Amino acid sequence: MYRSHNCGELRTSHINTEVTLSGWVQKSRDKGFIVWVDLRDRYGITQLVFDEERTEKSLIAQAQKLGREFVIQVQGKVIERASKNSNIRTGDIEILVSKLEILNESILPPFTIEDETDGGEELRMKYRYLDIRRNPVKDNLIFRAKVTQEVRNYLSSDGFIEVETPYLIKSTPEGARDFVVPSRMNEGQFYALPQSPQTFKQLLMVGGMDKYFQIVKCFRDEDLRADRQPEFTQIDCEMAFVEQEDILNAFEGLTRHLLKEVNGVEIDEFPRISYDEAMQRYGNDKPDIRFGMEFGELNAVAQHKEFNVFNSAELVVGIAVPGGNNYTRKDIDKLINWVRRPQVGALGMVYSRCNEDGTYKSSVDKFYDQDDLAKWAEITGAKPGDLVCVLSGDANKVRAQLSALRMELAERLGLRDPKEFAPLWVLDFPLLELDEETNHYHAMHHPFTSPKPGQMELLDTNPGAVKANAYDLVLNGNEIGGGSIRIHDKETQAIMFKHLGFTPEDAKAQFGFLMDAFEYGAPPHGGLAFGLDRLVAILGGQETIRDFIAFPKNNSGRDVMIDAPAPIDDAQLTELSLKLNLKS
RNA sequence: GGUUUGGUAGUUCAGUUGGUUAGAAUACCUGCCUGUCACGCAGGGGGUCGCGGGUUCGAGUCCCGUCCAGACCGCCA
Repeated sequence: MYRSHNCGELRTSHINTEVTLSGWVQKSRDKGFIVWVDLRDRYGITQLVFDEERTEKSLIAQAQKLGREFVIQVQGKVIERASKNSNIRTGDIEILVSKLEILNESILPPFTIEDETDGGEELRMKYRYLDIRRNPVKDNLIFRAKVTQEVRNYLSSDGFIEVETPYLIKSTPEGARDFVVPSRMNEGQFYALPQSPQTFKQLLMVGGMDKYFQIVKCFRDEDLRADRQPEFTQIDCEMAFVEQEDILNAFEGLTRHLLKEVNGVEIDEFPRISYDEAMQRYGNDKPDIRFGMEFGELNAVAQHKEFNVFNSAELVVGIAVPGGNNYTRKDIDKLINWVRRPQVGALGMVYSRCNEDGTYKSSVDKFYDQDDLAKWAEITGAKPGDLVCVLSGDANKVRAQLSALRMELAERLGLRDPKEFAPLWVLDFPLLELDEETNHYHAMHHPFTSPKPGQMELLDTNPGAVKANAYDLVLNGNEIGGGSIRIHDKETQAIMFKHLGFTPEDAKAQFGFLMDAFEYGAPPHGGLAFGLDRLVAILGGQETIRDFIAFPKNNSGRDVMIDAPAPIDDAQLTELSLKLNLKS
């Protein structure tokens, strides 16, 4: 028997019990006459004590040789501490050790296994198995397990069936780049790893499963970010015989359940706004509504004066920065430089200070009088003491720029409290999106999304204006879920493919199996998918998803621990009938 | 593909205008220490300044290239 108890559970009620504990040496403190060793496992830390009055000399000598991260097993008696430590749960007791066995030694770890580690990101990833011993990472993984458990509890009790779908599927040109897997048995042919189980879950609906879910890995071969991984986990769901309202209710229920069970937060009905309204009020289809700073469109009051920058702009739009009037000229110049960075891309920024005495001082006083500036303040909701920041230009671009500024300022002002949760639904997304490079429309969500009733005709005349039965669940400025009511008849699906630039032959080759299935009584259906990694990170109140993933990839899609990806040898290439054609 | 920040002791970092023998903290090792728990005290070891080239009497510092890492934009149906 390696242990009778774990390192987190002994209390004063166990005093005088003989126990066996196993774990890692966190740290030892050698005072000469007495040696303390902190023994750690997943459950906590228990202090071991060896002292010259009560412990054999040879045992003390043994204890003095223990190094960090040695794995040891001890037997001993639980005793009350002479001086207690209220900072840890086991702080009232310690173990007077009578037998010590080293199960495995450890070389010195490259960083300290402590909550506040001295290790940088790269080192932690290379030695991730050591990093996982640290409380912050360990607790995140436990937190993630709790969330997935609650997802399963909720959906299962609501009648959803968990079904696994294949990972080796077919590559399709729509959407993200696929990771591909060569097939040895089918020379020159490739599987693709799924970007999502989309078509399979629709086929499960045709198969009559009615309510399906799966917690499933998805794969996308695109460039990464702090919150984006090449393989990631989705909570994938689909329901038959439902309208949009049924789906919103079902998954609002799931989200509310998670917030309550995991975070202890109760939230009433989630607000709903349309995509168009989100773009207008926040310049963003995933607005963070924990704070205000809504957009105020200033075309009517700022144009037709002498200021040509505004006159020639499609959109003039501003936000009020709470308390921004105390920014110095230098602060504002920095802000202007910030919006001019290529990542934001604004050409400049006009500002108007709202003084406490009700007067205004702007960077464009030459063109606008106090009455004009008062209107700016009124429209953006600025109060005395605030600063109005105004950008102008092409409507789509300027909205994105001002949205970036809004988020940045809110961050600096501390308005993005990770302990506060503000979910909302964004509805009525456009069906199609224009790709400016190719001048072709592609599906904004995916090609199986149904258009709003009565809008099919618009597809021919004004494709960009067609709205879809598509919706996103947004939490604290992050898209955590998205879905749609799907097309379930062959004719509509064929029309969609046509508008996406598929020839009938292409459509048949790529998605013939789905079109075929639709001929055998496909029920109306729809669903959605949550990004689990991001959802868990947000519920856990943290920015980065990486520490909620046991073994994440870095910025370049590499696993620096196992050093993947890596070349394969010639024999493998030959077996797969592959020849490399390297660019460099 | 682009913008940007960084790479100096095991680790996290400092290093001024180019100028003596490259520092601090922490970790590690040795000794001391009668209740520690961020223990304390004394001492010690530890450096290819990412790599390659250039400028210079002299480069951690300036220039060019390159590799690696972080953040962001494009991209991510």
